[in-house]
Amino acid sequence: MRALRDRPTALERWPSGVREGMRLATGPQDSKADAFYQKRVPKGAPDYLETATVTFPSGRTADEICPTEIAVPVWCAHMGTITFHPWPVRRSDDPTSLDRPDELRIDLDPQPGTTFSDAVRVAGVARELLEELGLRGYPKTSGNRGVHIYVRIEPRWEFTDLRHAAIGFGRALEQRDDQVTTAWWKEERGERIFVDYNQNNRDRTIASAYSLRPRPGAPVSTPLTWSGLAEVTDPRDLNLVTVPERLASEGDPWTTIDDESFSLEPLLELWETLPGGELNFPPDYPKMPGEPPRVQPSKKVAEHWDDEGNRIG
DNA sequence: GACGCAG
DNA sequence: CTGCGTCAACGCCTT
DNA sequence: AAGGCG
Repeated sequence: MRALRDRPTALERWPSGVREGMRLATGPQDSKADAFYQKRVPKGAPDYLETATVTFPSGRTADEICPTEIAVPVWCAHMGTITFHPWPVRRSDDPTSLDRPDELRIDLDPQPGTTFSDAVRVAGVARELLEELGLRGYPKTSGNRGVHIYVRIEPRWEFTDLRHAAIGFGRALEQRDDQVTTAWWKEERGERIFVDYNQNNRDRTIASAYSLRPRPGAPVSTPLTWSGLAEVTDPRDLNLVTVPERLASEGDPWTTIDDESFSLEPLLELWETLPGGELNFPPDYPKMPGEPPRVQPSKKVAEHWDDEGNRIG
């Protein structure tokens, strides 16, 4: 509930279990898959289940599950839910709350040739940078090889601002540590840790804290203290069995995440200051009515821009 | 996993 | 009542 | 319509 309460949440359902060779649907019409994302509330939902109507970048809407009590995720589990995907917003009396994120999510994704340990080291650098900016971040394992850092923010900014903040932070981190990349195109990333700032777009979610992942051994996206993170050698050791034991015996390191919330301004300042950020792809969306067509720096064109965003040739 | 429909 | 088919995500962009 | 990105 610490991760899901009042948050519009999509489900990742594996109703026939998780076994070798099973596949997650790549799209809504992928009939041969064994698992699928579910955004809209399914028929037959219990009456205690609350929902929130979220708006996608296209302007379409969907009624999503919005857990308010533990029975809701339990029911989802009965439906074969393995992983929960909450939005970075919380339903409240404020009618704008679904458009005002309360959570900045820093997604550190090890690229081929790098490891979880590399991500942990970069996470430490990210922590230092956050501290210098007056922000407190809470780390967790992704459940795979990555690390996620969450920053609780005041719900005063739009998704576009959230994304800009993430780009600003990513570029600052990239500038500070040459094992970090924010390159959108895979072939430009190198053997580095990819800061996936696009996870802060509207309609983009990350596997929640405490969620199982559909992988051998049932690894868990595990909340940790910073010192706890540094001691993890293999994130697969944090699993269905060990994590509940840890949380029971040592307590939950995320209990204080709601005690304070921060301004996005320091990060927006980075976005405005650091060059090249506005050239990153994809651009902000949704495209507003009347907005001129977008010019993507195509892969070919993109190679003509250097790290500072200056045109080459 | 659950629903709707044909049998 | 049983069996079977069907359904269960989103979207931006370029080629 | 398919491919690239998550």
